[in-house]
Amino acid sequence: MARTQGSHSDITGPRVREAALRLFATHGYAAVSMRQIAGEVGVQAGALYNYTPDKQSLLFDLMKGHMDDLLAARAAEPGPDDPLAALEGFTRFHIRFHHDRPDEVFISYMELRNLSPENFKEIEGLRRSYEDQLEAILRRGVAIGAFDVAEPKIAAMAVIAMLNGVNTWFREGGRLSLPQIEQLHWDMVRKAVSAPEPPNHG
Amino acid sequence: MARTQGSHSDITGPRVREAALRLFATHGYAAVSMRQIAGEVGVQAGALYNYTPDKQSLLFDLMKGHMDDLLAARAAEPGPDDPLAALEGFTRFHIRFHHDRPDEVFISYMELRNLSPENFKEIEGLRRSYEDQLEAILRRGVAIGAFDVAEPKIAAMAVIAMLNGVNTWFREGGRLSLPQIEQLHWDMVRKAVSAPEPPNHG
DNA sequence: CTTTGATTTGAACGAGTGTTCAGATAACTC
DNA sequence: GAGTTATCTGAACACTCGTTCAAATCAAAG
Repeated sequence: MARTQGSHSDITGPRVREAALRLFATHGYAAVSMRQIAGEVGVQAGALYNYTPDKQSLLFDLMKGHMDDLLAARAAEPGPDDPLAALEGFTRFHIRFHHDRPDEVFISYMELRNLSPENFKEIEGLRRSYEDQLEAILRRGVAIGAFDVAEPKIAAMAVIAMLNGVNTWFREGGRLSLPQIEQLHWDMVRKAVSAPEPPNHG
Repeated sequence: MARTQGSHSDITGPRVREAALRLFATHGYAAVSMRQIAGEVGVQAGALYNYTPDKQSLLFDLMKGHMDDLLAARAAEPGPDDPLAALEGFTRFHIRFHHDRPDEVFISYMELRNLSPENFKEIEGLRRSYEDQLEAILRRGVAIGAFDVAEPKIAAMAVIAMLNGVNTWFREGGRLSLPQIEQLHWDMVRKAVSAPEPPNHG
């Protein structure tokens, strides 16, 4: 058995995924050909099929990997008992994590319709379980009176939508830094879900 | 000059745009062929070129039409002096308008990268001018002390992102109606940008 | 050096791409 | 009816598509 160590596949495999990620994010899954990906890596199109059974799997693996990374990174975060602290942790984590991998985030949202039905179901399940974590935080906050949220599910979707927005327009090197953006968004999220301060009647 | 009234182009033209809109929204611009569009309309592919110079223009015209509709509908809305009332008007208008045309909204966001540079610049300009209207409302509110917003531009982007989120998950016939969604989002937007009630010190 | 087998090439497959255009069709005016 | 012309067909053009596979290549093992 030759070529078990130092095999080219250790190098080519990741490069195929990197090229596919970058090209899919830039031009879209349907607009990118296997020959383009191969050209980026420096091989012929046929060689790609040592690393993926087909183009669809290439897309799915990228999205699946991203969702797994997201859930693993989230699980590694501290989960404070206090709902307000937990919500702050979620908000800051979400902005930072997504900012660090714009291409993965982009294709995981934009290319959902190019997944086969089974693949779509799997990715949607992972996404749902992430959203559920935020919803659970909101429900705990409502239970102890820290939050004033009539519909925790809708509020969770609204908060995630707001935070996802950062990725669509924020670019490093502008007037505001990411920590500043993070703080501004945390201010808005906190206010949006918080119970009004009990008025001080002398 | 024959065929000036009752011409087929009065029928086929709109049908081409409708088919293109629906197919682009469902499968994506790059994944839809001119032959698919033609098949939907019931003509051969060549006939489409009586109604559009090329595929790119078909996409651009749909997006341009959508942005023009958006700005015209917005301009037709009342613009109250009171920033809080103006913000409520903007919020409710945005949710309703976008809910009524999910396909147009979807392609106007998803297919930006398939526009030629000049076309992209034009659409972006229109989008910017819409966002600027919200930012202006926020600035007026800050000026009179009705809002507590450190960065009106960032807050405007955050609010629009939150409201856009509705289109990605809301479906008629669920547990909550659109007016309820509208109300819940207005509650969150109002709280997110509002100055805290001045505490009542006896 | 020879053997081994992982890796890659390069050509081929059948199908589909956007676009053009001469010619057929059919709805209108006179 | 004849004449006009907007509209549409159907074929063609020159490519590109995802995928397959026999043959070539080449690094490591013996």
